[in-house]
Order: sequence, then C-alpha cells, then structure tokens
Amino acid sequence: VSDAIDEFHLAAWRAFINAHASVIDRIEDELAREGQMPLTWYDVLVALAEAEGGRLRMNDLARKVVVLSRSGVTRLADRLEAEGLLRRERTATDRRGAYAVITPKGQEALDRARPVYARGIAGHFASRLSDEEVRTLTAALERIDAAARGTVGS
Amino acid sequence: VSDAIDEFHLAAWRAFINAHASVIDRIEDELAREGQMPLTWYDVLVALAEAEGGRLRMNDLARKVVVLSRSGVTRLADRLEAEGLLRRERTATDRRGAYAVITPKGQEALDRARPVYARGIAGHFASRLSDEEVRTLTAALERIDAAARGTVGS
DNA sequence: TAAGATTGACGGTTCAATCTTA
DNA sequence: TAAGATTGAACCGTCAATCTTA
Repeated sequence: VSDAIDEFHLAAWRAFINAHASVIDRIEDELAREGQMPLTWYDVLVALAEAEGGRLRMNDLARKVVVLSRSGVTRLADRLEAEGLLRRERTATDRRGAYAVITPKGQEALDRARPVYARGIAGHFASRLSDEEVRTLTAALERIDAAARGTVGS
Repeated sequence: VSDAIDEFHLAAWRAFINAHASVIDRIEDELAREGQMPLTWYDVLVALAEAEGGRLRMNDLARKVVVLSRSGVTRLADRLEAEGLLRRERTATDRRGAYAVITPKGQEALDRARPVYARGIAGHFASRLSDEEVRTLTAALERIDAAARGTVGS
C-alpha cells in the first residue's frame, strides 16, 4: 500500500470531510429549529424501530450505532429512557444482558422527526446528485465502509 | 424540493454517514497508536502551515476548520499553545484581532503526523477507489459542500 | 454600536474501573 | 475468568454572555 497521497486523491478526501461536516451541520440545525430530536437520538431510535419487535440488546444496538461508543450508547439510552422514548427490559435467559425497546412515545417522536430529517437529506444531499452519481457513491462508499469496518489490527 | 426519500437515495446517504464514521475512527486509532496528534489538532495546524507566514487570524482559522466552532477553535488553540505547537500574536494595526502562528515545534509535530495520516487516507479511502470514482466523488461532494455551506436561512 | 476573541457554565462523550451474572 | 452493561472522572465542544478595541 502506497503511503503517499497526491492532490488528486487529497481533493477527494477533503471534499468528503467537508461535505459531511457542512451537511450534518445543516440538518442538525433544521431539526433543532423545528423542535425535533438530534441525530444521535434519531440513530438509536431508528435502529430499534427497524429491529424485530422494536428491541435490541444494548451490545447489538451499540454495534449498529456507528457514531457512538458502547458507553456512549448507555448514556444516551439513559436520557431516552428518562424522556420515555425507550425502556430497558431484562431478559430471563441471560440476566446480564439488557434489551432496549422503543416505546410508543418513542415511535411517535421518531415519526415526527423523520420527515424533517428526510427533507434535509433530500435537500442537502440527494437533490444535488444525478442518478449516476448516486449509484457510484453508494457502491464506492459501501466498499470503503466495509473495508474500514473489517480491518481489526494495525 | 421533494421531501420524500426513497431507498435508492437513502442507501447512498447511509453509506456516506457510515463510511465517514468508520474511516475517521480507523485513522484516529492509527494516529493514537503511533503517538501522533488527533485529527482536530492536525486540522488546525495544517490550516496554519498552508497560510502565508504560517499565521491566520483566529476568525479566519475558525472559518477554515469546518469541524469546530469559533469558540471550539479558541479552546483548541489554548491547548496547542500550552503544548508549544502554536503561539498567539497580537497585531499593532488592529489590537482586537489575534493571530495564531504555528511554531517550529508545531511544524515538526505536523511533519511527524502527516505520513501517518496520509497512510490512513491512502489505505482506507484512496486505495479503494478507481480514478473514475475519485473524479465523480470529488465533483459531487464539492458541489454538495458548496450548496450546504451557502444556504443561510431555513 | 459593532467586530474580534475569550470565558463560564453546561451538556455530551470517552476511558478505565466496576458491578453483576454466566 | 469472561461477557454484558454501567458508572465516576476527565475531557472536549458549544452557547450565551462578556471583555476589549475600532
């Protein structure tokens, strides 16, 4: 693996970093302005909503929510539980493990946030791309993600 | 602007978010493991190193470092100054403004971090992309960044 | 009054240590 | 001893208020 990086590739990297920062900023602003939950809350709740029975072990939840660490998820789950958007359930079979379960109130809050988030994705991201670009981006970025996620040591 | 978002575009969005999170994580890990500075430090120092005379007004510096707020940059500059990697200079012409200037020690630390960072970008990002994909990504993401950065209200 | 920059208080995230059950 | 999860302490970043000079 070559360790030099030329202008051609550096420009792509910088565009990647900068586009991410500015788009996320915009969407976060719009969510706040419309009184909706921040993105991290959304990420946790949507992971639960998409899971069987709206429930996931804390460990699995943490693995799905890429932007947070394990203890970060614990902390956020505390806040969501305090807001009544999520509840914890202990299982009988393995009493170490805890499930996080989305509540009806959590589902409602998620449903309110979803269109605002969707509008942000559409307006700041999707609408700026041709279909061909979307195909290329998806393939390339999924490949990058899989490779980076897969690497363990070094 | 349509506010619905279909699976086709959602997949691209998720790939974008996940690839960013996992690649940044990897690179941050590698920097730490090799005893180099974290990315935010790097971003600030490289912005200075690329500027005329290695100096920039705090305000301009904050505008260049997309991933931090104005006061975030002040805070980080405090830490970098404490480490001797950067110093502040007050100017005679406008005594409100402060310049941040990279020090020789800062330049050296930057030079040590640069190849590690470059290797990370190459290994986890650039090497996974064809030249055609790099061209498409750069064009698309620069467009997205410019549009998101440009939008002011709503 | 406004611009440049900093600060105090606060909220969120992480690391390492800890607790509990397997 | 290990796995699942949580917690205490420290660190980082942001917002709103503030300080200083124009």
